[in-house]
Amino acid sequence: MARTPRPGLPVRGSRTGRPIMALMDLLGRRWALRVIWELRDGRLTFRALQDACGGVSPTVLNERLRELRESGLLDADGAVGYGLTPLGRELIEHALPLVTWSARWAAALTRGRGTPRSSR
Amino acid sequence: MARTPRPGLPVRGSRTGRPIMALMDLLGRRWALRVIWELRDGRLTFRALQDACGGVSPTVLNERLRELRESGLLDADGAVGYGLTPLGRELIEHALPLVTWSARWAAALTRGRGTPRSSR
DNA sequence: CGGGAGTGCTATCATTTCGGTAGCAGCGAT
DNA sequence: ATCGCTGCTACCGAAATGATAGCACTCCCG
Repeated sequence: MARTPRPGLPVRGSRTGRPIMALMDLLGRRWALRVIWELRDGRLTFRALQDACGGVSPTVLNERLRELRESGLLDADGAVGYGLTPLGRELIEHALPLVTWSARWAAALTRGRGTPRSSR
Repeated sequence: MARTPRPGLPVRGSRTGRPIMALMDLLGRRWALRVIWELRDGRLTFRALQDACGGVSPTVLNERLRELRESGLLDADGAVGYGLTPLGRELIEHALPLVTWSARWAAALTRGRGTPRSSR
């Protein structure tokens, strides 16, 4: 089982320990960003979260939840399931520009069909 | 071999085709964000890029480069190697808040040792 | 008591992705 | 023609992920 990436320590693909590298490693793992995204409107139970993520396998979901909790982005409450911590909300705030931009990206890609710029 | 995620089409873990889902799938793959990040200061050759990413295997690097080119974020020039397209630069601009925030996250994590909030 | 339905979570195994090494083909300069 | 650089492919073992089944626990209702 993989270790939860932490700023200040080496992570997959980088030994510098720079926070952004740890963050990339953490959020780059499958379903990590998606889980956070699905919790943006409130708490969800394990199974509700699983459904929201299109039926992700419980193995991986549980592993991501553990990592994200260890990273201070999520918390768990036996009764109400999982939710974002204040830190997790901050992350979403700072990631929102990307959501907006993705629409521009989609438009550019759609318009750009037929002129696939140089590829050697 | 996996298909390059495109807005408007189903991607891994989501059939909605929403741009943000395609973007998450694309950038969530190993080394994708890192490759873009390493090109922030100018063009790099294949091997220079490989070194910058801490010796990523050429197999994966080549696959990421192909995906990112197909996504309009990177371009390739036989002489000067790989570089960001205007679209790729836009992505970096919109991702910069995350880089800044990652320092805050690191600080919060370091301070927070010893009070690991509820985990069931 | 005794289902039944909800909770979080584990076990198992196939599939996919990634990592690490070696090496090829092309090109320009020496 | 040999060197050094370029991008890139083949191969195979390791690691991550996907899919399914099912367990332990709690609460509630009869």
